[in-house]
Amino acid sequence: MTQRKILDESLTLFANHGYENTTLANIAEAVGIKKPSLYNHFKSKDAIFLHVLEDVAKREMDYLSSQADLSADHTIYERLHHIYRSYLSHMADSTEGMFFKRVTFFPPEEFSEQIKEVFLMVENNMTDIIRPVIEKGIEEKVLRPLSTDTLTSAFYTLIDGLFLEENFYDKAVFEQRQQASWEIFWLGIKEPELEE
Amino acid sequence: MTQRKILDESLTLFANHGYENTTLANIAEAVGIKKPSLYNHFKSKDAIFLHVLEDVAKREMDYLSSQADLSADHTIYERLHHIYRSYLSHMADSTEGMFFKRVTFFPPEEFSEQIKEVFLMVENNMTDIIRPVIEKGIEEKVLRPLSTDTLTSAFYTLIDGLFLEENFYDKAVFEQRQQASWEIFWLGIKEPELEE
DNA sequence: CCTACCGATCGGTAGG
DNA sequence: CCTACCGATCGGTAGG
Repeated sequence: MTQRKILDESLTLFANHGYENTTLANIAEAVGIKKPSLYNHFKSKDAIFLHVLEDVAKREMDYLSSQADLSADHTIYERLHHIYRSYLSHMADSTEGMFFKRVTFFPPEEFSEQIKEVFLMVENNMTDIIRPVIEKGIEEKVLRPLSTDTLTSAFYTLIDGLFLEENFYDKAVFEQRQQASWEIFWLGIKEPELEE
Repeated sequence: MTQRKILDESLTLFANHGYENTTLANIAEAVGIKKPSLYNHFKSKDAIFLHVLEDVAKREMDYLSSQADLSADHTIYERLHHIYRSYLSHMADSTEGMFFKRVTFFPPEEFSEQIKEVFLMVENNMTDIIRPVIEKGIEEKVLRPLSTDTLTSAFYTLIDGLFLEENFYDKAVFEQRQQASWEIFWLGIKEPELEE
């Protein structure tokens, strides 16, 4: 179906070059049709973007949820670490992740409201996943008795920092930075008397 | 001097709207001249951008250095915290900070090399500032005996995370997140036996 | 799904 | 520093 292909190719182009640097001619060429034919499927460039955005939001949340379920019967450390790792590798390697990073960090101005909404939706989805893990960790005295808000906030800052850094460093440096950051984070949240 | 005004107005426009969304007509209007008159001062739009980039790099590094000197006779905690706070408030409030964030995160493709260079230069500058503080902290047994690389990496991830988040949250939420992240970071790096 | 075309706007130039 | 203008390209439309 051509409509599907338009959305897929647009996602790739928006992810790699941004909305403003992607022209309808670029999209048409990637799809293998002429520019005016795009208007048989979408009424404007804006409409294509908003469809892509909606698709990505849905897929991001499905992905996060599926990853959370995977580690349900492991230790607190393993569960948090798994969420952390899978989120990062997703953001680093997938086209959806690149698109999401690009539009959330510096959104095309005309869409900034919708994009903010999507960002907060994905974040709430993430909170629903990690909050029970953190609460269980405090209850079992694996984590320090800090407020859940403090712990989730610090977790977000951790992944947001790496989410950004993934753009600047080669794989080796990024991997090193990612391990170091996790190590300090874990030392900061775990109950200090705890043996590992 | 008109040249100075062109650079200042361009910085503001690039910071707020990005390179691709700023036209020479926008710049000329902000300066109060007509578009072709810009060519008496710069030979192209690219040249204006590169001059702005160079200016910002210089000012960023001067700013960081001046902040580091300020807290030389304080405790390790105070020194690290001061660097952390002043860097963040600078990034959040200044036009230079916004420009720096925009171009480093998703650089205009034709300048990605020069921008990466500038980013790494500023980062090296930051490393020169925090490394001696961290080394002294380990030596004095205020910080855990981890490798300096691990500690600086985690510090960067912390500030990069907040650097990104500053875009999404209102002042109050950001302030809360920033305090929570610092708290966990400090718990992660400080020598656990230490009384505060 | 195409060819042909639109008005607007882009960075940049000629010439004074 | 300006007016007048350039070729190229943008998103989008007419008409089949």
